[in-house]
Amino acid sequence: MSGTDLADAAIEWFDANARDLPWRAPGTSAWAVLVSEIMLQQTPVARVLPAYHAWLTRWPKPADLAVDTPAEAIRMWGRLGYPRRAMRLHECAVAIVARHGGEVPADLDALLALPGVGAYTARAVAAFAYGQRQPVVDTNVRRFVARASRGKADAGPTTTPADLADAEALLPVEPARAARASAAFMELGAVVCTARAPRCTDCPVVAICGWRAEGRPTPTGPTRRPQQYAGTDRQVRGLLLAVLREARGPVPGGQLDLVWADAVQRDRALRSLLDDGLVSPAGEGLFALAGEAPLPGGHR
DNA sequence: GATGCGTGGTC
DNA sequence: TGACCAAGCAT
Repeated sequence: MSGTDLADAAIEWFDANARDLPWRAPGTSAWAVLVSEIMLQQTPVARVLPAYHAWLTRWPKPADLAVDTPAEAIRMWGRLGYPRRAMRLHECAVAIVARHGGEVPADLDALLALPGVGAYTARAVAAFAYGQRQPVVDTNVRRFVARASRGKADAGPTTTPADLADAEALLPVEPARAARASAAFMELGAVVCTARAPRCTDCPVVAICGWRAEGRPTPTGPTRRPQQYAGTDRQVRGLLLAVLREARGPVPGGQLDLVWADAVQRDRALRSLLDDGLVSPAGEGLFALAGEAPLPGGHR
């Protein structure tokens, strides 16, 4: 079996079964692709959709966001989670204006140099926005390739250079078709070759699937311990940021004190938000989202 | 390489 | 019902 057999079958299936997602529409700008990819990092599609539309309506181009405040970006992020991504996206907009004339760069290294853009996101933009032949490897592709191509039960916990090489080996030569293959692999991993209950009866590559041939072995190695949330600093950060997000301007520290009883943990969480640059001191014991413009006439 | 980083949905 | 999950990145 050759790698392109997998790609050909995946693309044929994708052409007939792909979800109609807005960032896949022909003519979608590279900026819109970048926004979608950042939002989709660890956040489900269903929750991204409304935020994606709202974000691009307000900031259709990087330059539109670059002249607005980080605070507005954090506020517009809403409850997508991991709000550092909002700040990084704002930093991206500033960098794109400063370094690339307001156009999202097509060069992989230039993309990788943008804040919050890593191996996955950079290649996703290069492939999906610019039609380049790049291995686009996220958790779905890793799982699909590990199973279908290598017959393994699952992919490893983190993306390795070997994962990129494995994925690239499956890509058709022609760049636009390679990009489509990557989208097809992602889609298959997301909706058919899922982590928990793979729907092999609906899979277009079942006949040539290594995992199927091996009898669908179950994962054996150690799994990553599921992340705790309740009672963690993360939860406290979320509560603090929610107050600042919903306020119009700077908030007295005393108001933040109400969200969590443990002062030690609360202070640690607030300090980490300050360290991350998500929150700024606003004088007189006030705190605000980063770059928040002071209210006209002061805070009283 | 292991951790920290949000939030809400699912079974 | 609470463990587990959902298109990663930075450190």
